[in-house]
Amino acid sequence: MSTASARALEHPECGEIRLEGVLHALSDPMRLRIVRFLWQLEEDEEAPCSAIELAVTKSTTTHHFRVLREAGVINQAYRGTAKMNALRRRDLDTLFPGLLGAILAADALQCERDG
Amino acid sequence: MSTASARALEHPECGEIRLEGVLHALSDPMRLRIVRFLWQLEEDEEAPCSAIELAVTKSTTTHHFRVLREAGVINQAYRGTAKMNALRRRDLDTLFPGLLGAILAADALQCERDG
DNA sequence: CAACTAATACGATAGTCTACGTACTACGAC
DNA sequence: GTCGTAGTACGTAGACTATCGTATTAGTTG
Repeated sequence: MSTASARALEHPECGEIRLEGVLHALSDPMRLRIVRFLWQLEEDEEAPCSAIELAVTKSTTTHHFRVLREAGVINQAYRGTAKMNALRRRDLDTLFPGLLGAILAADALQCERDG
Repeated sequence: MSTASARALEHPECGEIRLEGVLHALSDPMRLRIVRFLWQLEEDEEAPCSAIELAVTKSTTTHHFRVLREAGVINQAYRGTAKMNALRRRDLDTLFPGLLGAILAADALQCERDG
């Protein structure tokens, strides 16, 4: 069997993405931070899990990335030894126009206030 | 002691409302439904808990309304034997401009798709 | 006061969530 | 093949969640 297919990752199709799931995925500070990081990258730009500093262990990090992927918020793919992550901007903006932007704008405002 | 003050309800001040908390409150289908209902009322219009049909017991309903109130999403006040609920539109729109609208627009789209 | 209604409080339960540590796998470089 | 790096799997502990049923409180109406 091919090594690539053995490491395939399950992603929800657009039709399977639920608003409640997206909101739940984004309702955790750590995951919101991950999304904030990915958001400020260029469209379609990817980052490995290790690019974001989170004050938790690797297994916890894996967990949060998985929650985001299963909610349909991010896309994950193996690239050699790394696992690259990217926001599913186009999918989300098609399903829920303006939603991600509004949430991240709100997040930016809150971060400012928190100083 | 006065009967009115004995039935006072705790609400977070604007400065205490957290984006994560709001998103979490809205990440439950039942609570999203409550907010959808309140959203289509006039500005500042109130509705009793019983105005919204939820397929759960009263105590569960109480729980969900409380989660919304504690997250800062709704305002609750006693009016005689009823407890009236209203969206905190102005507060939320000041804190997070456009957020509530974007989420409810997304919800409306999803409801349409679900048929 | 008694009866009725709207909603809360309490206590229980089953399930989920976050976090951890340890052991493991996949890949690339040597 | 061996080593290092990146990330997964698994099991677990502790906190929180959703739900229920029952008992209770506050207010209205008779």
